[in-house]
Amino acid sequence: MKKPATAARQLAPSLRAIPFLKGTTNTRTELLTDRQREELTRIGTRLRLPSRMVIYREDVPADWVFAVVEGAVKSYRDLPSGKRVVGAFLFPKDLFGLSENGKYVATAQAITRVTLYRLPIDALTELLLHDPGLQFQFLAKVTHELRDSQRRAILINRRDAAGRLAMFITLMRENMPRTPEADREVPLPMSRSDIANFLGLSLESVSRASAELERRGIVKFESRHVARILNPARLAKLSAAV
Amino acid sequence: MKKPATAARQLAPSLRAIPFLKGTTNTRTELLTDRQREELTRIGTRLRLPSRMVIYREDVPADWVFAVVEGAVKSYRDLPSGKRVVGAFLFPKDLFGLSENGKYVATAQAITRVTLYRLPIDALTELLLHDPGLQFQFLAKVTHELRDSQRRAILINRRDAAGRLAMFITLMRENMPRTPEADREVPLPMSRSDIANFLGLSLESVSRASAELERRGIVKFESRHVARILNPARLAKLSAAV
DNA sequence: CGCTACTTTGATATTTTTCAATCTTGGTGG
DNA sequence: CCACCAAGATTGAAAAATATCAAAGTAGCG
Repeated sequence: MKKPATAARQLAPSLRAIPFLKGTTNTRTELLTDRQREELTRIGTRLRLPSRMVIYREDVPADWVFAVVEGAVKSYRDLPSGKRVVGAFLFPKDLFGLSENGKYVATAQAITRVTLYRLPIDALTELLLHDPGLQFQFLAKVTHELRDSQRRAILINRRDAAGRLAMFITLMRENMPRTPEADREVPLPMSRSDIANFLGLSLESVSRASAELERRGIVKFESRHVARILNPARLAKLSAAV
Repeated sequence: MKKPATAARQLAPSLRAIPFLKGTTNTRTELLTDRQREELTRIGTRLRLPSRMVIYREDVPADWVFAVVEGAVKSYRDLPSGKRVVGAFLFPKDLFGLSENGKYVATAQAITRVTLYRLPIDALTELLLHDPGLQFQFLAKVTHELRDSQRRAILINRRDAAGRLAMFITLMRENMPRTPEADREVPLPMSRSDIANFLGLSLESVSRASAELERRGIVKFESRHVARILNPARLAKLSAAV
């Protein structure tokens, strides 16, 4: 079996997480081997979707699981009151679309233009049952997301808006592939409103928290979708779980 | 192979969750076959621990995964400020102790006297890699917990204390094995303080919310650890994600 | 270049937190 | 068996923070 070319490999689905077992680093690492990525490529379809496209809606039959290759996705639920709760933002190497009782539990929508891998749930199930090593990596990935979700619960427990936003920026920086030259630039592809719905704050509070972070010289919002970290130490201190 | 006696079966580890795939019911079901439960019994040790016993601490090497057989456990993190965030309450057929980088990410403590199954992580890994069907059920369980965790995020997003508490009671009722005769009695083995740390409220707010629920004739707290639902319809309405 | 969606800013109202004191309850020992 | 003790729970009043309502300001896109 030939090793896929670099270009092809970048377009194949992949998963990234902090593994269960002790490793040398504390960072997220690629979980899949080239072989496993090829297997997934075989059963899946690559899609390119424009910004704002709804990928699936809550409560519809869940026939596919998705892996993000490029771009950003949000997963949310609209409540009867009209409020929207953003449950997660998904970035490259994230998995989404896990179902409950055969139905999606949230709506997924593209924030930017995205490239996805769409995996039919039946074929994926089959594949996982025949490749325990691959399944183990899926287990690691879902476990990682569970911990992330619990971390977010801690985040939301804070009642100071500026602290929550600081924590959010820190989270986003960790999620993004870290490019050395842009180490202090954190892309925030989502809207302020999305951030508010994720943090459990009002849109206005997020705006005021942004102003406060700038006033204190911690972060500068270079544009709506790019935050530059001016003072990493103070950001870390403010982000630290209080 | 002989089928284990009923008594023995009740003491074996088991997992319960809402499966991925479409089923007839929307309720949690036993995921493991008797055969799989026997396999787990073989590698694990059953433990009985008294109330308040710390099962493991945050940041220590994670050598075991635990399954609750009987009783209740809380998982929490203590923050530098002295605040405590309860990440989850665990009940029979729940799994806990999944690690990150070989370390536990929270502290687990018995709320009541508990019976646990302690599974060595190495032997479990080995077993899962050799039994893809069993691993698939673990994947289902972790996925279920991920969804639960996200549901809780929605819960916490509400800012009305009474609504949060109502939602909490509803959650607890769903988690508990439903006994027909005590359908309206919801055991709350944890302290008010634990509930506050789970809901992201102050202890006092939980107390006031309890008083409000009683005043409105929705719930009666028969003792500190038992809530009786007087008006299920109004509880459901109040619990409904606003 | 102008429209539209998104964001910021201001003033008020609502809610929870905080601080403090009191009350209950379950367990212990005389 | 009762009284006492300590941990947990409740209640009250004041302070702090965010939500809400309203209006004005920006920026990106066609």
